[in-house]
Amino acid sequence: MGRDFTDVSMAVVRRLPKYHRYLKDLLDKEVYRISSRELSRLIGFTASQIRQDLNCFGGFGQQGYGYNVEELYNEIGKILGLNKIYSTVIIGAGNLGQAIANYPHFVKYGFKLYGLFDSNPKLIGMKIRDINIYDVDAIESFVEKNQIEIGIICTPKEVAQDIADKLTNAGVKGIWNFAPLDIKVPDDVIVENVHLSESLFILSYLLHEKEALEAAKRK
Amino acid sequence: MGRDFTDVSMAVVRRLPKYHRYLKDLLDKEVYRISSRELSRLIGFTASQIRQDLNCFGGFGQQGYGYNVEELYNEIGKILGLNKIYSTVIIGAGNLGQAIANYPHFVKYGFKLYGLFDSNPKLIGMKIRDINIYDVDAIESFVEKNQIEIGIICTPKEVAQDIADKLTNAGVKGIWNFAPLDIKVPDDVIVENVHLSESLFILSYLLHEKEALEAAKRK
DNA sequence: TAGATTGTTAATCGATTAACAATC
DNA sequence: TAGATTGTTAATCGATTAACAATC
Repeated sequence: MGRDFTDVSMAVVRRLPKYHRYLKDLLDKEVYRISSRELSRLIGFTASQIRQDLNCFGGFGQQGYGYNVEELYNEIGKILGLNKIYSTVIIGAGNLGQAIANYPHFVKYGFKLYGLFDSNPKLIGMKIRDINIYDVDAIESFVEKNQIEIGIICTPKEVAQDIADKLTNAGVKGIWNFAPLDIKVPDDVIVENVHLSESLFILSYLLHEKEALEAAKRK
Repeated sequence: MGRDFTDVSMAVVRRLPKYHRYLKDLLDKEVYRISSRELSRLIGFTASQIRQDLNCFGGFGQQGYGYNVEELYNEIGKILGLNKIYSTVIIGAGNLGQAIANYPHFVKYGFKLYGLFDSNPKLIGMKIRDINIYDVDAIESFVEKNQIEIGIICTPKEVAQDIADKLTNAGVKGIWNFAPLDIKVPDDVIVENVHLSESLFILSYLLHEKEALEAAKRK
């Protein structure tokens, strides 16, 4: 059980969550059947790409009919590993750490938060959604004892690599990193980055470019 | 002035912030000169790709020498529009909105925050870094009066499209969207999304896939 | 000058799109 | 059965990598 999709390209994988989201929206609207053509109109990928993408994981559709929305939603959820529960900790209990702890999607899709960690004495001992904020020095023993699988780094840049080292030493399998740097980890640990500033800079680039274009046109 | 880079592919553009970040690190370490080969080793792109990317915007290097780190850093900053000041507002003054308001990179690279907006009476009237939290009903007039260019959406999914409509009606040129949906805006407005759950789901996928692979190997 | 390294063209690789036979 | 739409192969497009002449 659990097929091996190692041959699927990351380009395809990065589109999966979007399919999952749109299928959920359709279900909420009580749409139970959809063709690649209709889905294409909603989601903005070509119908051809949608069929190619889905076929990487199996034949979920039916000729002449299309796709069963509920089935496809559930299958993609399984492929994404959302049927499992992952044990997590958040390091850095400031605004960002708290935002994630309270993020509805985070709670809803099987990510169980066991604790938050911070170095600020004012935060240590507090609770977020009934979950304790512990002293950051306790990370390693806590992760080992509770068999934490995912560490979420919401600390400043300066301490992020040190935290990553502690997390991987203690046995986490994956890191969700919000600090603006590329952390180094052993080969068997998976890192997924959210680089907020990169996203912001791209917005800045596009705005700046558009202005330049309009200025050029005005002449 | 301000050259036209419309022919540059988004694949290249999305790498620019990473160059910018690594060049900053080099400058901080007082490295003033670097070849594409050395940069390749640090950043993980091929040397060939680095030279191709940079040449989309001009010949910043010098044969036999490499690139001047400071010059290249400044040039990429300009290309990204970081030499300008953008006027911004944040809608949704919860943890996420506050996290962004306090994000060092945000403040440092020319994004000036004029106000936060929320519907929660407990938050309205408070201040974050000396910046007021206003009633969300005041958005449109505030954006018009202060000529706000960027709106940052940190609200729940349910109200995000409505907020986006108000922002674009009032004249913002770009939206940085953190709500987990694809908002619809007029053609001339630029949207950059940060879909946290998509990032998290990809981490989940990769962990799940790795487990399946290891389980298969054990047999 | 000799060595190093860019800028740039050409070759390769991978991802997207088009087309259509299979089939519900 | 006829119509619709998938699954899948083949064609196209774009992005990455390799190679090397230009030149500092």
